[in-house]
Amino acid sequence: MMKKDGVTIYQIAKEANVSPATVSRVLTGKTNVREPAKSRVQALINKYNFKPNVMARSLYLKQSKMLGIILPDIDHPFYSMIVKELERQALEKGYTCLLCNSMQSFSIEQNYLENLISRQVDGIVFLGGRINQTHPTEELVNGMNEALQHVPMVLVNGKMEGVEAHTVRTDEANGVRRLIDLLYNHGHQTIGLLGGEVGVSSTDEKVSVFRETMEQKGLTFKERWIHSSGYSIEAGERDAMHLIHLDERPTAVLCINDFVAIGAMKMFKKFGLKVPGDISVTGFDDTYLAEHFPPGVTSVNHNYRKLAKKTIETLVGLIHSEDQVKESVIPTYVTVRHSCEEWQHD
Amino acid sequence: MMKKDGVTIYQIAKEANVSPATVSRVLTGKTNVREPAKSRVQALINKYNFKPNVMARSLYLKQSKMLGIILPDIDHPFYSMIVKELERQALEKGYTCLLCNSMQSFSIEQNYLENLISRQVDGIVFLGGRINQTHPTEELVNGMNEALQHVPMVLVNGKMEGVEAHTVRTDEANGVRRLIDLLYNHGHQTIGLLGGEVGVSSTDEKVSVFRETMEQKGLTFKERWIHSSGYSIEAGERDAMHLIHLDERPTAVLCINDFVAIGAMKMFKKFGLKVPGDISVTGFDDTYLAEHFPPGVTSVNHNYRKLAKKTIETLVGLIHSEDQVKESVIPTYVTVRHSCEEWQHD
DNA sequence: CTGAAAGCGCTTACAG
DNA sequence: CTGAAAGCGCTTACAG
Repeated sequence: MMKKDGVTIYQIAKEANVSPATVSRVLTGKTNVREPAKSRVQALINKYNFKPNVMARSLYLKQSKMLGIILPDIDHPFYSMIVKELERQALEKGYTCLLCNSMQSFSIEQNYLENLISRQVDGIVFLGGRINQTHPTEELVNGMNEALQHVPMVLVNGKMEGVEAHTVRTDEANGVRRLIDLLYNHGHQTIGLLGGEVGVSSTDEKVSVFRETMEQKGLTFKERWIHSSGYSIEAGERDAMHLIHLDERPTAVLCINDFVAIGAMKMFKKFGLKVPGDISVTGFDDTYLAEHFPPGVTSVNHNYRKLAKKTIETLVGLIHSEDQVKESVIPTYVTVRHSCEEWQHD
Repeated sequence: MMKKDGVTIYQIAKEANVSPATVSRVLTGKTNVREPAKSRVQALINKYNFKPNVMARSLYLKQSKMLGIILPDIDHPFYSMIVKELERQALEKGYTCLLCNSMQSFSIEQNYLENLISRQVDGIVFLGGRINQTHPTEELVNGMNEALQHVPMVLVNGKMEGVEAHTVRTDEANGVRRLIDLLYNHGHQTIGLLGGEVGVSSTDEKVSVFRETMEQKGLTFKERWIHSSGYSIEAGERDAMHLIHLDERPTAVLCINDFVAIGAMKMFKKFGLKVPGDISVTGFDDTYLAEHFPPGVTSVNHNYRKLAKKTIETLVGLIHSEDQVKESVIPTYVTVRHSCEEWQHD
């Protein structure tokens, strides 16, 4: 079913009165081929619209020029933005990407991991899923280590205890600190943290940095002001609702991502709380939603292009057996919008 | 660089004291292998965590079990939603997907098309880009026809004059009619159409259905109420701005997609026009944004899962050389939200 | 049931 | 510069 026609280098060779090797040479362009023959071959290639079978080539060359990308959900703007940049960078270096949505399932994730290896991808970019488990199961760790025996891999914004993989991550901790700074400078003394999932490292890290920083600044916060029921807009609504029902509320909330921020803002509005008048809100990831959702959400940008560039560079370096730094950190920055403002003390 | 270890069927065979053919047989499971040998081989496979080289297998079998997906921009929720469903359906049938973002460039699109063929994908799903050009260049048409000689292809929500490809499309025309019905029943007599791009079939079709339907219903509309400057949120802002500056405005606008609707609503709001109080707005595609962007946007849903299912079924059917209907139409439906309401005549 | 052989479509040392 | 040969890692008729 691959090629209905099934033209090969051999047909071309025969018709051009040369050897298959010669056809191959004009195809790769690495060795010179003398003129009468060269044009004859080229003409036949055009005539048949011949496309060399890259699998056969890959088999011999032991490189497929394919990269696998494993992620939880392409629907999430955070991932679609990264994927686009990864693909762009990969293409520039001659690689084609296999996209694998694990749909939040560890078993699909594992299947994809093995599938990619069987398909001989030259390297894998791994995002989300198991590499963000604060306490991954042994099975998950083993699956990863087995994969690493077969293929170079770069983990993006994640890591695993007991797995010696290269990682590229954005400085989310600093993002959190900057956000708190910003709110602090706006006069906020009480801040909450909404969204995410306990046991997921990207949440756990943000929470612990949040605690530290609040303490350092001598700001008060209550455990009840930290509430994490997920990453979706609906989660933001739920977590905001929780806050609304407390006797004492913070004057500002950090949200784990832009979706949660949006959900929270919707719920605040529903209960008559103005954002930013009554409560300031920040997001995270700086997706296009942060820009466009009224009143515009202050958010932390991951420097997507830099992140993708470093990721692909590291992976391709590993593919070429070059030494690469074990962990690269990409700076983040805060994009300020209208969802937070000065807090007027009573 | 493919496998650092490079364990093959031959090593396993030697160590298990059987022929490579026998190893292959336990791998594929199609032929029975007698017991002492079978377990020995299986044990070795586990020991080495051996993964058969699918490229080699594909080379012999002449099927790669890979599908290519070509689309303009995965960042757009419309595409990411479709891709997710396509991938799900493909996976169910044992296919892995190669994702190709053309980034709105015809030349990248063409490169990908050829790349996918070289990589021996068993089939291609084509979305957006050239198949939505109302008047594609000859070059674009030829590129498509040449590709079709090599590989089965299904076009989603598009087609090309002079290209005999199978298509699956959603009933966008009916979506437009339903939207107009809805507004009409709400008492709107004057309706505009915002967003899109002249020369792109998905726009051109909507515009012409819009004209027809308005005429049929005896509704007035002015050419100046149709304004198309793109598909982005910014385009929605621009097109709304255009409307705002006219002396006479319609009481409702259809927007080409949810992004445009969002941009338009932002701009209306900025100029003190309430949605839906002063002007009703509808979107298209029913992405999650339509649900969550206040006040909630009435939009047309493409039945994404059905669309993806039919697409993959058709493509896989073609791969198996089965006859398939040339054009499948998936019904659309309107999801009603708060962005349109009764029009109060003065 | 199982092994030896051929073949999938390429590319590259190896000799000329 | 160019051809014959070997090999990439599999799978499946073909004989036993």
